[in-house]
Amino acid sequence: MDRRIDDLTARARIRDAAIRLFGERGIEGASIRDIAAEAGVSSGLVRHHFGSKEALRDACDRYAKERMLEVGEELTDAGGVAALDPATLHPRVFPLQLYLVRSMMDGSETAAALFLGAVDSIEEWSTAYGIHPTDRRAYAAAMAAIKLSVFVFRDQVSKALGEDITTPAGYARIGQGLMEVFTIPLITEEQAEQLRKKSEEN
Amino acid sequence: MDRRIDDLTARARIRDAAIRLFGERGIEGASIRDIAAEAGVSSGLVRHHFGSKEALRDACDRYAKERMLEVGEELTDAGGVAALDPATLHPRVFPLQLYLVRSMMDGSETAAALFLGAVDSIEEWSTAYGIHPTDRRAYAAAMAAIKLSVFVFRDQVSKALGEDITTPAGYARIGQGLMEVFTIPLITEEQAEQLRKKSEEN
DNA sequence: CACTTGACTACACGCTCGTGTAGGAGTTTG
DNA sequence: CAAACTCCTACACGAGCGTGTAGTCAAGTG
Repeated sequence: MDRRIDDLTARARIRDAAIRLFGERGIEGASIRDIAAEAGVSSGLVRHHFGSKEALRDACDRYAKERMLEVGEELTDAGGVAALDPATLHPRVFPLQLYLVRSMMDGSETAAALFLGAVDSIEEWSTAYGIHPTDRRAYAAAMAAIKLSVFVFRDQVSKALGEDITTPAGYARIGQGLMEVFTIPLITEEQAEQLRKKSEEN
Repeated sequence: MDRRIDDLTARARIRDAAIRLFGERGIEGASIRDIAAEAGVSSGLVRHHFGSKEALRDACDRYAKERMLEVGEELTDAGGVAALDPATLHPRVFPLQLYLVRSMMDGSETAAALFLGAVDSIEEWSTAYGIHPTDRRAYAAAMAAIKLSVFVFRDQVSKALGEDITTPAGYARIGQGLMEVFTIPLITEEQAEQLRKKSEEN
């Protein structure tokens, strides 16, 4: 899109640096001065282009959302269950996911809307797929949270695996672990029913 | 333990206030002055009792870890799969979980050790339970991350459910949603095998 | 009584933050 | 040519932060 010969405009570089640093350190943890230094410009230019830190975050939110929805369309075009294959989730979406999760935890409306959208589509998908949970909404919400969990705990998961999950190989590995959580039934329907009844007693 | 007639010592009140505010707003988001105000003391007293913000966090880490391990023993004593029942996870551990997750994301060694311990015990448990994932370590790491995910996204999940999951009722609901993720096999073993092969091609 | 000790407060420090302002350099436009 | 506009930098301001210091007050101890 905006890609020039081999470099980006200063505005795009600031936005990319912001997404990277916000995603790594959190919104509070990354200062405008840090972002400016990362992008190789003065801190005043950040303000010139985006007005304020909050406005910069909004711009990052919109950009990340746009890109993620693009990828989402690519994946649904590629067809159904294959979307769960970690190898098809290109490493290029990792910084975006990381940023959106951080922004969401920081109270972003845009990111929260993305989460709700994900819950909605999981709900619809599970219906079409022929799954019948007791509480479909709760099921969908749990699934949505689960999909993001590895991004939040990437340091801990990487340490547990002895392998950096920000690399394609590591991400594929934890992605497969996630897949098997969805594949292997942990308890039988009868046991689940028992637990359900027991919790209703209280 | 330290419980007096109806109040706590100033030190305990500071520690409880820190766990609450750190958990709600994150470590950076809660200042020593905020914590002091929440505990009803001067900011100097926080320093007097704990020395520094980092030391205060360490004290909170150790305290929360201790309490969580206590609860963990209670649950394993109560027996196996019942530990997954949300109704047995008392609301009193919610603030502790919230705090530990925040502290973990902020790079706490103690909290990270708790995560690794969780992965280890899930790994052992899955072996004893007769589950055979392709990559047991990755499976266990994914499970550990999943268990914590609803704490991270509690605001988003609450919004999606239209129900506050910090309440026992709401927590039971999302807990059941999580349980059904573990119960309903999403894809067959054959499909999983196909995906596995496809990702190995790249 | 004099002295010490621990809980506690008030206040000031240096730092970093987001933000505001003034202005320079290069291009476009009348 | 000059005015205007955009991109960009340098620098200062006030606020909030963690931290340091000095001192008050009450309880215990010889």
